[in-house]
Amino acid sequence: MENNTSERAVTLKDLARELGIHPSTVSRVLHSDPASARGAASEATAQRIRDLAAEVGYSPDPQATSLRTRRTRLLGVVVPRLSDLVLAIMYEGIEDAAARVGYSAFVTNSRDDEREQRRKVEMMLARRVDGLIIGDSHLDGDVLPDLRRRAVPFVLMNRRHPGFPSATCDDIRGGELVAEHLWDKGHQQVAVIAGEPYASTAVDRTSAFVERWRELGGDIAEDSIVWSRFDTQGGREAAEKILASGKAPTAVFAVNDFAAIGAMGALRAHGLTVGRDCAVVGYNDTSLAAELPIPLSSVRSPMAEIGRNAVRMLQGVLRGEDVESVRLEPALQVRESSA
Amino acid sequence: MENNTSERAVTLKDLARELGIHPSTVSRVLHSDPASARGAASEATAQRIRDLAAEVGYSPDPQATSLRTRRTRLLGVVVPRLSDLVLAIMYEGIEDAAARVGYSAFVTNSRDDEREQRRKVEMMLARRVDGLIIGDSHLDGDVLPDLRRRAVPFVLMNRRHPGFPSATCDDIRGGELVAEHLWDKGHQQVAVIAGEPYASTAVDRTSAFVERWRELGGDIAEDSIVWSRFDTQGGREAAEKILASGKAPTAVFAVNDFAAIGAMGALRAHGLTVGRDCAVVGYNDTSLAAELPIPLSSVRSPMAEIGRNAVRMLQGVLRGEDVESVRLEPALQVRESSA
DNA sequence: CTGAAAGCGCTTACAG
DNA sequence: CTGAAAGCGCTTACAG
Repeated sequence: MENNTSERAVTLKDLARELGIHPSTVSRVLHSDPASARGAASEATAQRIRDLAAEVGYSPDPQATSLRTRRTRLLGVVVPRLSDLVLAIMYEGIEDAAARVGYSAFVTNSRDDEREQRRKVEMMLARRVDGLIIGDSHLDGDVLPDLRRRAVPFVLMNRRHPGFPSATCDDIRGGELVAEHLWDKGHQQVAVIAGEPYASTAVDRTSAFVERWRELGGDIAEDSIVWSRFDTQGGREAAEKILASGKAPTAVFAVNDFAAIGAMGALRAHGLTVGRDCAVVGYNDTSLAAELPIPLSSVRSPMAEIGRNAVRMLQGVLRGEDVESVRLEPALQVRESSA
Repeated sequence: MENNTSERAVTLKDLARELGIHPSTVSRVLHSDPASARGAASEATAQRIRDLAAEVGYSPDPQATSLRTRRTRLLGVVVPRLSDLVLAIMYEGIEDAAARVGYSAFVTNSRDDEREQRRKVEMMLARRVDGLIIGDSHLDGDVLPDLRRRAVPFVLMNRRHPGFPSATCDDIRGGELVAEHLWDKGHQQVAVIAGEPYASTAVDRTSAFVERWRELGGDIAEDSIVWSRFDTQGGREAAEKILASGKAPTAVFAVNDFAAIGAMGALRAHGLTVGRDCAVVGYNDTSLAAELPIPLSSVRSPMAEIGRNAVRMLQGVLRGEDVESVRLEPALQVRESSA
């Protein structure tokens, strides 16, 4: 298993010379699919080849292989930021699923900036990835149509976009679950920390919440819906805005756990006790939620599974199939913050 | 700027044919360093080449280039997990710095598992990265000596290891800062949530805290030092253990912000108010710390800068230089949790 | 079952 | 200043 990366790596030619056979034979035995490898050499020869390869730690040069086969077995992944736990976990799912099918994942941050998105996509393409997983799509962006026009194989993840295949959580259902829960608890005055308006996650969760809330007979003013950044500071600022507007809500739905934590901070700063004076519900059920001083109710979304789905779908696209979007089911975890 | 990735990409040969010159001339003009590119062609020819390349969106095939030059301009990065915010931010620094010097970063999670670490390192090497940044080194591991023996270019990040160059925060100083702060505040009964004993970050912060505490005249029992996971749940469990031991501490130092948050939860569950009944100090000053309901005191470590330093150091190693470890200065941020 | 050859897209001495 | 050739390490029809 010794791999002498130190100096020149062992090549197919080295193996062939050592065994006194032709490199093409070595290649066939080592790298064909099992079916064609079967007839590629006598069992005796094949065994000698495999033994030597294992002994010297032969590892094929991926650059040479790619140059010849026109495929890199590289998946490009573009996310807003890996420092957003949600994307980091999705990426773990991707890495995992990709490895299982012999691909490597290659990830980059776009900071949700349009220019940076384009730049990073071009960078991935310049590296000749076989396909892309886009985790940062903007509802108002024009990157996607452009990619389709250029016939680049890709799927969306995390955020959806009409007309393109995506692996997401069913954010509509998620928003509804929260509306139903807060309605059942008897709340009347609710507010939403809505996230970024360019992200389908934010828009779907928010609009589904509002729609369901009104269906149930509830009332919610437009100025109780505050768009915000997804992070803690964004949640705090949004909550401050809500509290400053006069009528204090009895419940706040933040479309992201980190924004919810920021909201909890703002509420406390105003002398309100979360759970008693004001309910708070977050989204994603990140590992933090259950462990907070006041445990946070949150909508669980299967993040790693969403990443795995994206890989599966992209495989389909690479095989030329028509793939359908997959929306995974969310589930509400009720905890002290809204019990 | 149109990049027709859709079908066969434009090659050097295509450009040469179009211009009626030899591919080698095109190559020299487009890809040599400025110095040798100067004498590579007449200014007129060079300009025609550059114009056409820009017009058709020529982008050199990195696989072909790598095969020829024996360099991929790829940096492999191994981290315990990107879902640890600390590593995610360091990675942002890496990506940034790498792009600036024409490299791409390639990251993978090892989950702090020795077998997985080896597997991931081998995967990176099989992809022929030019060098490695190791963010998950274990004090008791044997991966590093093996890499050195094989002459693989690498540097450590986040965690140090005697005898290998690393880019870290000065965790010794960080631990001391916390000891001095809590001593100044008049605390007598302190406990440490120490993190994983295989990580230098945990060991350095903890031992420096304890040492400085004793220097100042303080007393701390061995069973007030509890090793733990770095995450919120680990912090909660460790705090429970500390509280169960009888003598309630008046201050807790957790070597990680997430562990600190878990500890805050446990304290609250025991009816203690953080900041009033028991001080808590974390480490890294992640963006969450200042925004928590009870803002958390924390030692700020320059995470992105650590990542950038790792890239800079690895560049040095790749140039064959002897590089020195870099320890960046931490700074304590005092907030309500220990004010 | 195995060999020989061509070629993927580059770069880089070597000529002239 | 420019061209022609060789070769990086593979794979894959084509023969036999």
